[in-house]
Amino acid sequence: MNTKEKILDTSLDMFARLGYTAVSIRDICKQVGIKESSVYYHFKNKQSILDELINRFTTIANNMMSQFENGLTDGQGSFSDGFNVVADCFFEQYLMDEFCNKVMRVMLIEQFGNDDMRTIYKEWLLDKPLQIQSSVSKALINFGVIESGDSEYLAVKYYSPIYFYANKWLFSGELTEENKTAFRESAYKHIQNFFMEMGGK
Amino acid sequence: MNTKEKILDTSLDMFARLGYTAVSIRDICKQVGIKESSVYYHFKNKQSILDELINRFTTIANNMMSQFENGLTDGQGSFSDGFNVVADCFFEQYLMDEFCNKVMRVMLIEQFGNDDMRTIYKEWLLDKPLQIQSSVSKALINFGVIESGDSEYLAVKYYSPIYFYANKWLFSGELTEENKTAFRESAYKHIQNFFMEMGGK
Amino acid sequence: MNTKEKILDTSLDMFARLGYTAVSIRDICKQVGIKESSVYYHFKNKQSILDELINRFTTIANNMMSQFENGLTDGQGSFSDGFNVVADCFFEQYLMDEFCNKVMRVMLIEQFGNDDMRTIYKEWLLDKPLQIQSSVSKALINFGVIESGDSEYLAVKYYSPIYFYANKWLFSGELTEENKTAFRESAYKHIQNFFMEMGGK
Amino acid sequence: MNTKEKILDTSLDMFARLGYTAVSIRDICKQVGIKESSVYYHFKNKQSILDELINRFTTIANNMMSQFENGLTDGQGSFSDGFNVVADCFFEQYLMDEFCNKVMRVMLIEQFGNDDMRTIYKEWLLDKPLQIQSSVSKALINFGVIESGDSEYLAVKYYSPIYFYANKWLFSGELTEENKTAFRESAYKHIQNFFMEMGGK
DNA sequence: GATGAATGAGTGTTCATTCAT
DNA sequence: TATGAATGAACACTCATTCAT
Repeated sequence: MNTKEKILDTSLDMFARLGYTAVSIRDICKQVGIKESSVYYHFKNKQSILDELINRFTTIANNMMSQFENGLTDGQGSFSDGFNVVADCFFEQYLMDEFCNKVMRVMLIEQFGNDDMRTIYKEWLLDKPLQIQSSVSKALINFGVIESGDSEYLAVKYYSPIYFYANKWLFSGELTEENKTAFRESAYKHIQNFFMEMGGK
Repeated sequence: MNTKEKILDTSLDMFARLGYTAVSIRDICKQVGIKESSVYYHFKNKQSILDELINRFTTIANNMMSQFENGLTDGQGSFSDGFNVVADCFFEQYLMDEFCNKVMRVMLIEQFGNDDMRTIYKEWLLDKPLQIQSSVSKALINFGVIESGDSEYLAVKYYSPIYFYANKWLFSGELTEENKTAFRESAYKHIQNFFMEMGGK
Repeated sequence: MNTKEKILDTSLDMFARLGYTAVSIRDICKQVGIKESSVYYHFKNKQSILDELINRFTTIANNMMSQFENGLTDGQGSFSDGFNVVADCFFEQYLMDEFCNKVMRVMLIEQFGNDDMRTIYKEWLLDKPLQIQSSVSKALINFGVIESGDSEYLAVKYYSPIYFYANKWLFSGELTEENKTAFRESAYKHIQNFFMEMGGK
Repeated sequence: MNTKEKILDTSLDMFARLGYTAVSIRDICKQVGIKESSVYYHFKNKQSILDELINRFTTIANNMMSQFENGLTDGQGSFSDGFNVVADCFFEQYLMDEFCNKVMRVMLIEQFGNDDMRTIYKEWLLDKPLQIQSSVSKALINFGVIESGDSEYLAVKYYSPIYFYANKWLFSGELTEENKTAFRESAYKHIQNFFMEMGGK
């Protein structure tokens, strides 16, 4: 891993734990093993380290979204199809992906007092996830897997426990295997339950 | 309002928007209209401004808790009783109370990188609320208003949409009347729906 | 003891341990049990607390000097006369007097970086003591108790061990009874020895 | 001289005149001609400037001690040998060495209210010098140059005038050539006198 | 006599950044 | 590529002092 990557890697790691503003260039450099002035060869300033991380995140996240939508339309609309796509794309490749999880933690921390960050936080941690769940529900409704209804409230009923569990297990403390397992169990149980109640088979 | 109260008021306002660390004594003083050194007549240091705010919050929050529990045992266990107590104590006097809401925002922001703050954040924004909902559910189960079941999951099903709506409408952006109304509508609808589905009358 | 005396007393105590500059008005007031602004009713400013202490010291010290000279001329010039006067006036009432000792410690500490203090330090801790010893020697020479010689070097030979012992036992650490005893023993032994060597009877 | 050395040099100079605490980073920087923040490139904090000076001092002082002991054992135990070693090592290279003298002044000033400083002050300005004189006396006694006796009092008799002269000429006011000359004359005269009286040849 | 409230000047220190090498 | 050296702006905080009450 070259120096630029090391800086990005270390920065993300520290940002995700303490927040962007709480971590100084000094802190990062001490960890990476370079002098502070060296950072400015690779990056215009501190902000652009964060920008680079956010850019990489949005690329990955957009890929995930495409893959998700493809997965959804490719399936025959069965419950297990929808479930698998959500679990694989949204859970494994997004919420629990080491890189994505860290970037989202930064967003979570820095959304306050940083307007740009709040915008992308809302986009990627509130709106997009809800939209994902919404499109799953709609797909399943279209295919008659679940009964129709107030689709917005349906999405909330479906998503909010996941949001709750994610905050509890994936964005609080370390992202350990134990926490990931705890999240999977809770979330999977909820999803099954949800579809059972909704009349799914 | 005397200077000490002005400092507390202004500090809370700024802390709630930008976080404790991001707000400097300079910032506060500029807003209050005093010189920086004057702060140290009223407070030992920056931290003790926050401490005072937290203390006041815990007093209020504990009062709310007592009132809540009294309200719950006083009622006859009807749906509207439980609902009213939750709505009045937990929603109006706690989540949407101007002072409490601001203090909780500070906790929300400063939980990262501040161990003490994380502790009280967990207590007052995660554990206590869940415990409140849990005791409402239990009360209603005991009185036969709703059917029994996996009480933990029940509590999550009940609380997580509220948690989601609170994050969306009450702890993001300004606490405007519009946002409060939006929260009330969403939350009340959810509660009614929840009890309807659970078999409540 | 009224407030003014309490301030003087406490100030001297703290000045003698840590130095004038190192002790703040805050520190003194905390100890005395008054508010900082109250000091300025009794004293013009911080400096004038010290001035008052120095004034009282010089009065006492000058008294000691008069008493010393009287004692010297009243005696018949015997060794024990000279010894007793020195021991009583210079040792007991001056070097080991609680008040004087503390003021001299302040001088000792504050002589650096404070020209006025250095002047009175030199006067009262170097010149005057040496002059005292010098006049003792001269008196004893005049009365034939000891042999004449280079009176300046004689005074140094006589005084410097006392100066050394005083620094070691009376101006370093606390002025305990143990330290005072240790000083007396060393100093008395030296004086006896000195006069023995000088041919005294 | 590079900036770091300039800072050390200027700091020592000011510390020796006014004391460590009385000199601010601002003062030093104004003198050196740099901005305050620049100091923190070369030193972790204010204390570590002093630490560096103390470290250099102890190295030099320890060297002096070794050289002194070697000089003492190399000589044939004649008076002039002992005298020369003391004069050269202890007087010239230690008490009157510009650097060492300044550091000792800092110790002298800062011993009050700074426990660490008091420790090293005691070591290097009280214990070590007395120990040096003691070993000279012992060496000369062993070689029969002077008569034996109460070795502790002997050391005090020998050392205390030097201590007195040093305080008067070397650690009070500026360390000018005049003062150094005055010290040498007084001290040398004392030493010769002392050994004459002790029966030395 | 005493104090509540305020303040200007100063303290040591951190930070992101620049620039010549 | 990397760094040695420097800096302006900001930071929380302390201090002696003033003055109306």
